[in-house]
Amino acid sequence: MPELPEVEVSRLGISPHIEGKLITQVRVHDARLRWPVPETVQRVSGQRLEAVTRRAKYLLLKTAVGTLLLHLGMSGKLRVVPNTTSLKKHDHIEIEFEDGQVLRLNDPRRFGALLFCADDVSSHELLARLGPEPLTEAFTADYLFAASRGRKQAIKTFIMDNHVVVGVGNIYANEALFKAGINPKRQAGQVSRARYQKLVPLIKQTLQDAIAQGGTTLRDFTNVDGSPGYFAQQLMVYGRGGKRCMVCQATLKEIRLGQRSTVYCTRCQR
DNA sequence: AAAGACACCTGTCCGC
DNA sequence: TGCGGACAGGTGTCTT
Repeated sequence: MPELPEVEVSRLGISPHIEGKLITQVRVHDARLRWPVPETVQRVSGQRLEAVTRRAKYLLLKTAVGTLLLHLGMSGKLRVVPNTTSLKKHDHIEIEFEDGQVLRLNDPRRFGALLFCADDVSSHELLARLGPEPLTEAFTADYLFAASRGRKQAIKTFIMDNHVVVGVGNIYANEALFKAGINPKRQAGQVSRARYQKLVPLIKQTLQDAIAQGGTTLRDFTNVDGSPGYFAQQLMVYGRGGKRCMVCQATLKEIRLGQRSTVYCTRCQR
């Protein structure tokens, strides 16, 4: 479900309801996520939620005693509801606040995660080696060009590598490469500086547009308030294999790169 | 070190 | 209508 825009939309959706509030209880209904939810998550009970931030696709819920790391995996969804709302299938976690509102994590496929970190969260093993945030000034064409030198992997898998840059998932990698006119199979190390100068702003723009549209709704993604995201209407290639290119009318090609479905226009993308 | 395959799950959709 | 198989937004881990 979530790429960076969907995670950010989720963050923006939940934070006004829970930031600054006292956590009264953490209820673990089903600890079977990507890793078993540890007992240490209980340490935030009685703590004030100081901030809800994001690093890559991890949501960070900060308290004075430590930080919860929350990942949505492929199918995780967050909602804030009154504690009288009945539980649904695959509701794994509830974090209850002083005003009776509850943050619920629902995750059918269980690739999501909830962990607790008592120390500096940025040096947590899951976060320490991540690349820059795509929407910050640290992510530049010069950086990406330099990082790509000598790399033989396809540019699509390269920009989806979290050690290179975080938050570019399968949808937006397909979309950004289409807009930049770059063939996703092209070796990262043989893409010119000029083309990275085109690509990097398009990655940023694609992600920002998707956030502004409330994310991409495919299948079942909805935002925290239950509304869908509208970015799906703007997808140029993702999910459109075999259909016409919206620019040149050629038939879009669908292949697999790194076991991920990859759609591109053989005429527009070289 | 880098690149690729695999694993972890459930739900949905498609073809027969 | 049922059944098998393929596929789905991610990413840590293992194997080449």
